[in-house]
Amino acid sequence: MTERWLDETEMRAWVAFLDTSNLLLRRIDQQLREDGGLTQPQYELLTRLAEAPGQRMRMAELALALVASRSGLTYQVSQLEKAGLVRREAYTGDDRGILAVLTEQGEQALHRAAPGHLRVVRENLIDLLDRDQLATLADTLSRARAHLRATGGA
Amino acid sequence: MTERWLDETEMRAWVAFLDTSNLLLRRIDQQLREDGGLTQPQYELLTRLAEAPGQRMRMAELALALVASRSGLTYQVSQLEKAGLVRREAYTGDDRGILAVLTEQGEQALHRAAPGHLRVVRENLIDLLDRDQLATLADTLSRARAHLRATGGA
DNA sequence: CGGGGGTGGTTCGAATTCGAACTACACGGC
DNA sequence: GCCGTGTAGTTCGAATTCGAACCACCCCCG
Repeated sequence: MTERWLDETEMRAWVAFLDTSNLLLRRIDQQLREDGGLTQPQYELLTRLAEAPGQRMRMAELALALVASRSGLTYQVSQLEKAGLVRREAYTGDDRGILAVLTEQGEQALHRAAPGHLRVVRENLIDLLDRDQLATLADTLSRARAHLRATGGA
Repeated sequence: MTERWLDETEMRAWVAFLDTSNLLLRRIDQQLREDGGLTQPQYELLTRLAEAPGQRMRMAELALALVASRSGLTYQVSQLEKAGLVRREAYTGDDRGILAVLTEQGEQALHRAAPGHLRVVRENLIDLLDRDQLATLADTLSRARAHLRATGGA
């Protein structure tokens, strides 16, 4: 496999993936900024916290989930802390650990931004597909994610 | 549709898309940096030029294709020009126009970087899917892209 | 208990990106 | 021909991101 090019279908899939990813992330970011003063990375961060037990996560764990560097996460959490949407808390049991905690205000901000965000995701991706296509998309990309995660720290 | 949340499958598809996109772009960037001194955005830029007739494109057109801002493109083209991989050329017929042209060196850089890049794309996405899944992925994401492009300048 | 290697988080400087403002040129109507 | 509106590309300052260096702390092994 040391030199195989991509055939017609493979190329179409890959380029479509790349373009859609670029376009959709940009569109989401635009919408969030206009609509609630959040950026796409910030929205994703808040979402992960909201889904976590106790609405809190270790910094390192959060960085991993967001596919961001530790230093990048430090910056964003600081921004969100200034805005009052996130709070830092000591982690009991390891004095090095810091928990990022979603505040009441953060939850509200998420609640305000969610409908518009969802609308964009639906209009430009989800609602364009039927159930079979949706299931295939979920399966295939979950497999890709698993592979990427598994070979990440190798 | 003013408040519909995502069901199980929809959520799985969307989160997998987001994660895979983040992970894959990061992995590609790592590989390209180690392997040839290019970044992922630079590789994509050179690829678009290589595929264009005459290996050249108008700046505005290129920015649109890459889903980047015009100022961002100015920066990257300048970087690549310093490195000798791209050259700027006047556009005959509109004195405002500038063409970005792939140089011989740029073509060689692309040629050197391509095998490693392809390997990453295959290992983490393409080769994980069978022909049907691949075709579905291409179809669905092409449709999403078309929708995003169509509603872009609305 | 006392290092030594490893992990968690931050700080720092460099690179990249964006949008707004700006300059130069194009095009249509008067 | 000349002006007003619009487009192409660049410049500028601000925001975001990364990796490397750093400090504090954890855990294991002798």
